[in-house]
Amino acid sequence: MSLHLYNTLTRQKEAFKPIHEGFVGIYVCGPTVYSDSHVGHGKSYVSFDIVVRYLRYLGYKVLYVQNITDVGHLLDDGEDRMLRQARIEKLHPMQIAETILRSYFEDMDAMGLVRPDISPRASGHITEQIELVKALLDKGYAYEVNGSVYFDVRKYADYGKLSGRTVEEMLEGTRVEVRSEKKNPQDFALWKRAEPEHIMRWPSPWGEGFPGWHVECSAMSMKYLGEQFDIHGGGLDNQFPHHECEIAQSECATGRPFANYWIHNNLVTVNGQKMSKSIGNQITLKDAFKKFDPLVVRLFILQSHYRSTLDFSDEALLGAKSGLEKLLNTVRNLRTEAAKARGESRAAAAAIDLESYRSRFLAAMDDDFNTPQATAVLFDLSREVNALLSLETKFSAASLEAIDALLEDLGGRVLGIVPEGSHAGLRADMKLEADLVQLLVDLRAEVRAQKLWPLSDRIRDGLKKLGIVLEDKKDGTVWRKG
RNA sequence: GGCGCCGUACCCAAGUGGCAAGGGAGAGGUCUGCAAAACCUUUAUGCGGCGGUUCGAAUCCGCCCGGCGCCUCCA
Repeated sequence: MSLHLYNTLTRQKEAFKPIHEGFVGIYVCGPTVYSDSHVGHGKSYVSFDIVVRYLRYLGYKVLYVQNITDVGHLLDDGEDRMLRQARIEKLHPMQIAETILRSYFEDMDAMGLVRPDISPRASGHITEQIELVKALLDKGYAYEVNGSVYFDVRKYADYGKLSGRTVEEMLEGTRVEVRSEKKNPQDFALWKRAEPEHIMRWPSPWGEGFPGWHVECSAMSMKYLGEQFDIHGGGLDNQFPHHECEIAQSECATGRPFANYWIHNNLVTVNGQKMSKSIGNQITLKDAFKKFDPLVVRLFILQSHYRSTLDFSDEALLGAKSGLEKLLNTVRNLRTEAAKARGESRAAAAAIDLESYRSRFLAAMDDDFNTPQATAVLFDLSREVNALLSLETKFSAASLEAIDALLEDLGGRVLGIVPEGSHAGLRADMKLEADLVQLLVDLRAEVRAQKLWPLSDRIRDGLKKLGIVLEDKKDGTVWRKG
């Protein structure tokens, strides 16, 4: 089995074959930075984080580009999204962009996402976008009207190939078009004339203006990944019109295919309904993190497939929370036991068929990144490890470390939910905390030896309130943060 | 109206022709001073409904019911 992924362009799973052997160029539509990220962004970017991580795990050298939209994204009424937010907050649009960008990375970092290799900003690539528009005008795919430039969808026969529609079909469902500058209602803006009050404006061959939303992704993806590249990703809701327009612009400008594989993640719902601006049911990641650890949110997302919708509820998140604890408990106990084993000479090897777990895991991931099945494999392994650890047998350090290495490899490197084993970097204040807890644990051990249960329980209950969980095992008490 | 998706246990969620993964919750048990954790057993003869194809269907086909998405800002 090799990696197969579902390509929206062909509507089927295809074997993945990169343009250049050993190298993958991937572009993912990033956020428009005007307000804090919500859980939907979380699902989307966690999904592509997995794609990137897995490709790297398979040995590909991956160049991961994800744009930052800070201009050109217009609302219904034609006002720029960034400008409107700036007006509401009485700040410069670039202040908003900067603040939200930091907030975005903060949230993504918290969930353990690998950062994109390049995060190009639309406002920083105006020149490239103008060049693209010029090329389209030169080739006759676009036309200028009153300082604005539009793409003429009638000139591009393949328009609609991604989303599976035709221009004729679209005409039927079209609402009343307000702006009459366009030749056809489906034509979309490549460059817009800036009205006098428009702050974000740049000089161009057609006068002062700003780029259309779709142009940035074409210009920036091709700048960093080449005219034709491997994978383009984004949310299902951007399939049309955004990605359709990207394809039209790019392929017409260069005369060659744009992205080979299109990957779209499905959306997050709340009570069965899409989380969206207009419905007003969005849950920001920062709010979610107040209730649940970011890694819980991450596991929750991974426990459903990226092409399925995911219904967000506290009850479901609580399930993921317990699941993560179970998995991390196993890892913790395994490492504790391995550490003990290192000081002793133990002969018994923990007989677990690690290769079978690895191959089951890889088979799941190869099948269009089936993370629900992959995580199920980890839970199966977790159960077998727990069973072994509860036996009287003392296993050798080497065999325990081999299990830990696999868990770290699959659960850590690929899925990003198992922390690295080396806790070498304990901070000074954490060290103090650990020492204090250990002191209490030792005192309690003496109290327990004297069977002073009420006092013993007071210590345990008191620590519990402070978020420290004590577990009395056969050979001593262990503690962890709950 | 056009195009498309989904409906699997109490909750979340895999599975697209061959005995229904996994997580959570529940029940019983083992261990334990108690608790926690863990382990074992258990929880859908059943996959929205009705037909059809097939030796065999959650999986393929048809119809019906219910929910949702895109066509307009959205990840």
